Amino acid sequence: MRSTEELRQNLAKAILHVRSGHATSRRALADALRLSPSTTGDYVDQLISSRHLVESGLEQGRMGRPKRVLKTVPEAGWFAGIEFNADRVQAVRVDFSGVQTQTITRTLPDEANAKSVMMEITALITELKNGAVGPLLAIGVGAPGLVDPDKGVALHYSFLPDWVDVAVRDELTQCFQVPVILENNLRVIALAERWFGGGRELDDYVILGPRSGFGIAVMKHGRLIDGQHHATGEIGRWVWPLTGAGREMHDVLSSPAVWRRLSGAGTRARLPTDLHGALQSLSQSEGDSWDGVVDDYARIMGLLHLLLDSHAYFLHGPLTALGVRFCEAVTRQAVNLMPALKQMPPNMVISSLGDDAGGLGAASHAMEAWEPAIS
Amino acid sequence: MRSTEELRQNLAKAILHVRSGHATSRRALADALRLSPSTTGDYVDQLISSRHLVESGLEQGRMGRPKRVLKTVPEAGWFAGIEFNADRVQAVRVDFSGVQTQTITRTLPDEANAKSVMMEITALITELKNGAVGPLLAIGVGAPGLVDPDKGVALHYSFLPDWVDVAVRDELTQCFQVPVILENNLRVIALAERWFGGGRELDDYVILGPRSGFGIAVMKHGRLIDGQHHATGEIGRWVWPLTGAGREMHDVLSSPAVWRRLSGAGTRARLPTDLHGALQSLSQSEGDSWDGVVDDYARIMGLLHLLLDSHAYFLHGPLTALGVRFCEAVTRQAVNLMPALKQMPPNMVISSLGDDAGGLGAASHAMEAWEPAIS
DNA sequence: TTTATTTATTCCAATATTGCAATATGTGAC
DNA sequence: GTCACATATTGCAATATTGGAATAAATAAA
Repeated sequence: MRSTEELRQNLAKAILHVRSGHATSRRALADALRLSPSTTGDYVDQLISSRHLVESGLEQGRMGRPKRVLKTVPEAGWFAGIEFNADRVQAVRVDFSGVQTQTITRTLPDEANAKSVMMEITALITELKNGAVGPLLAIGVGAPGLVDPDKGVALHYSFLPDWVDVAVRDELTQCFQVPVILENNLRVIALAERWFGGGRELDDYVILGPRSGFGIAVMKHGRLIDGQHHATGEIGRWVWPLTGAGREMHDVLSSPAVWRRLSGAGTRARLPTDLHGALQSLSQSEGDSWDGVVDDYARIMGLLHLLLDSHAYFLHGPLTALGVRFCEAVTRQAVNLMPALKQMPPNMVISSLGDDAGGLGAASHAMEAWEPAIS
Repeated sequence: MRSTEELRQNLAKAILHVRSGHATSRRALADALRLSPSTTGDYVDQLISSRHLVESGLEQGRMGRPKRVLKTVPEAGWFAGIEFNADRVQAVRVDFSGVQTQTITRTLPDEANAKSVMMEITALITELKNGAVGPLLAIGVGAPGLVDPDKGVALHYSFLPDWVDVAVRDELTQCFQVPVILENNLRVIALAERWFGGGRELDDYVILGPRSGFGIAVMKHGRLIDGQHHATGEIGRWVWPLTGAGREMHDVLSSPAVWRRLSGAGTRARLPTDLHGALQSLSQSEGDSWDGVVDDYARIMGLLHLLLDSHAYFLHGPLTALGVRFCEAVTRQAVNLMPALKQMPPNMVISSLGDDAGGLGAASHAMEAWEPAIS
């Protein structure tokens, strides 16, 4: 017998390919899994008899015998995706065929701490069970700050006082008896982009996350780039501008900072509750502050693109309110500043995922991590 | 039958593990290849009977039956590694057990062009055959400038006039009838670091290559980061400093530029032929120009480390002459400039590979690409 | 209509791989 | 020395996977 571990992995991969629509016939699956058609046919039969897949009719190609199209069974179960920050917790339910079937967002009180956040998370997962079809299969969590995915521990997050070394995975596994997978929230958004956004066919792109802070996530060869201290993409801690003893980029280019610069509000001004909306009304801005923000972002795009040479750079968070106009201005200015980019202008786009990106990403992560039981 | 392609890959991996010394018994190989001990034993027996491996005695662990230690047979063949730039061509021979057995370096005339470089390369490979034991197995080439590894075509290199779309792989395959593998020269150096340098056990590090230009190569998860235009790591084309309309980093931080800054020579001054030696005599410099260079490099290290969070940053090229003192100064200043680095100071080290890095890297690439014939 | 061609799937004998038990060869305790 | 234990390797029946031929089901051409 081939190792059962590998068998499970192959079955899981087959399901992922069918769910994504990338390979929906036995033959296409064989190519995608790099296995023989015979074996793949066998696998598919297993997955059909275990009610994970069904045949949903025929699809005629240009010629030859038509494919017997495979689909994932929505009723086979569902995945929970949790994402949170200091302000709110978001929970989404995604059914087995990869369709988002529910979303709950709950605002956190000002005095939230690690314990209350964890309680809110378990409460939301329990709520998701209402109206769900089939069993809960896996839970994905996107946590802010530093995260150790291997150990399933959230290490640190500045905006929640006692959020230090929280054993998220173990707590939730204990509670729900299903696999739990933990990652940094920006990094799960990268997965969301692949499953639900414009990154579907891509395996090489970057997520730009100017939110309370400023981080990025880098997808290369279909895999998230990782680092020694689980701190890749922490570019918010670059000093900016890169001369003298500047401030950290966080303080100049995060969403709140950009809103202050564009609106002319002082450092002590209270932030609008709806930052996205507030920025939208500023998206037609002109003048020095607009040009200044564009210039800063252009430099960052130039640095990133000459280093990473990625296919796409997805803008996430409140700044998406600035629209395509902003992306175009940034790209134009980047090429201006760094002539080498003329041959390869960066492809900066507004993410289409909106506010659910985090929860969807966490659910995506759960979908990618889950494996079927062996019969 | 399992696909013969996969069999070959496994045999090749087994040889790589034995050669690197990372797994030198049947059992350790089984773990490394994620195959059962039975299968692995079978593979090893095949490789022994095909004279690629031998048993070289026993090694007692803390307890239990001792390992039957495996070694690669040096006489089983050899690999050619070629690296070049506008000034010189370097060729090294590495025997089957991974030992460097010959090195030839030849200076190119000023009027060198694509054709003469290719002729020099074939001449050097032919020369390497003198005194070689066993057959030539594969050729690795590290070419400067833009390279398309998949097609085996060198796309562009500024310092050789007609070096455009040169079909290096096809030409050499035709000539020598062995597999030829082409890559950017800085990127093969990354492989050299793994095989011959300090990166042996690492799969996450960065090569800093301030030479005629300034590029870097990024190893993540044991694999070289790639990009859309084969232009990852082209940070020499960043504008520098990052304010106003600066020059490109090439012009400020390449080896010649640093020599000019430290020595006080003007832009029109003729470069010393031995840049490494010339820099060595400047390695005790102090004062503004030294601090300025250190400051610039510190900013780059800060940017890179907060983005990539790599285990190590290997300095290559003539600037290695500045010694550990330079690395320490840069690291110190980087932490100064970007306080976030205090928790995770970058590990910047001088590569121990010296001038042969390119050739060794190309040979490493050949070693990694070669697969044994199936019996 | 018939035949050739293309593509998808399935059947089956051949074989590669595994799991497990057996064997080999050492250390450490008593 | 003998026994318990630890680790490495091998033998073999059980089985997972493959390659290739056969079958299925469509289009295109004659």
